[in-house]
Amino acid sequence: MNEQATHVEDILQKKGVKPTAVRMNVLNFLLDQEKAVSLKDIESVLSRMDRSSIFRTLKSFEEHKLIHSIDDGTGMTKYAVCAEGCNCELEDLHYHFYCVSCEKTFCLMDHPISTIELPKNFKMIHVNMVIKGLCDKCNK
Amino acid sequence: MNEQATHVEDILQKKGVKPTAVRMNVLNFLLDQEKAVSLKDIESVLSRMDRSSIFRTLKSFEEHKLIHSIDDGTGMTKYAVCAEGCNCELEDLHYHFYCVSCEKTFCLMDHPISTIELPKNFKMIHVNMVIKGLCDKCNK
DNA sequence: GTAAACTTTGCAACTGAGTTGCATAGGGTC
DNA sequence: GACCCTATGCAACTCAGTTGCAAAGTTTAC
Repeated sequence: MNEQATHVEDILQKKGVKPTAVRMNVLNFLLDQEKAVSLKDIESVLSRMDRSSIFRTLKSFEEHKLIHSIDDGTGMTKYAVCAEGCNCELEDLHYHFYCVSCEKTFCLMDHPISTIELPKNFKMIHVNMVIKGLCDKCNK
Repeated sequence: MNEQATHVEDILQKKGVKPTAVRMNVLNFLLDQEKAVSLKDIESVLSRMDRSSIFRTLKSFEEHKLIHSIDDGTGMTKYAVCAEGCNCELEDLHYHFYCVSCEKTFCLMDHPISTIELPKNFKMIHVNMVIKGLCDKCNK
């Protein structure tokens, strides 16, 4: 087993997910990405694996707070690995950026969500913040 | 023709949409709402009208900036009438609030989106900002 | 006023993401 | 090795959204 494999195995163990072949492959792929990916993206790369297995893997990862999902308005849920120490609590939430040109979805980790004023007695539990536009590479 | 009917007809005319029966009914219904509604919501109330006609009506309203759509993460696009003078430009964008208890989606018109700092050379074109939580009526 | 041209509507069928049921395969335990 | 539980693969289904097409309605041209 190579180093990367050991690494994903460790991560899964730590998060309380049994490290199976499918799970290690999916996590490995997710860790390689610099953008958020869809089930379809994963499916097309890990083509020997079944869609529903990948689907259930993603659901399980999400429950165990290994990844978070983003509804970027494309009709396909995107997934991205959570940052180190993330608990998917309010303070871990961040903006996502969808580039309408290259169609990539990014986590804007360095730009925390400013306090949002809510009407009286409204309580925030979660947010889905997506900014659409042009990324640095496409904004020419 | 009653006063309300004349009113919606005027609005449609002003926005460059030919006022047909379906369109007037849909707009009438939308104006009555204090929350954003889905195609299904409209369909179930205006049941004598066809789903695809309502669908095309909503698309047309959106193109003509009469309404805006919200992806609140429920899997059903919601629609709400734009405020007076709205051009659906960046300065018209606002947060939306989805109550996980009563499942209503609101426009938070009085709480404008604060300037969002983006990474260098990223350009914002549009946003879909949804806050999930409990509304004042459900937060007991 | 009527015919032609265009638009809107209703119906049915399709698409595609997500989801579920079920049987088989895999891994661990006794 | 028998048993049990979980994970996986396959197929089928759900459901929102969307499209093609023909009929109905409206506008325009003559």
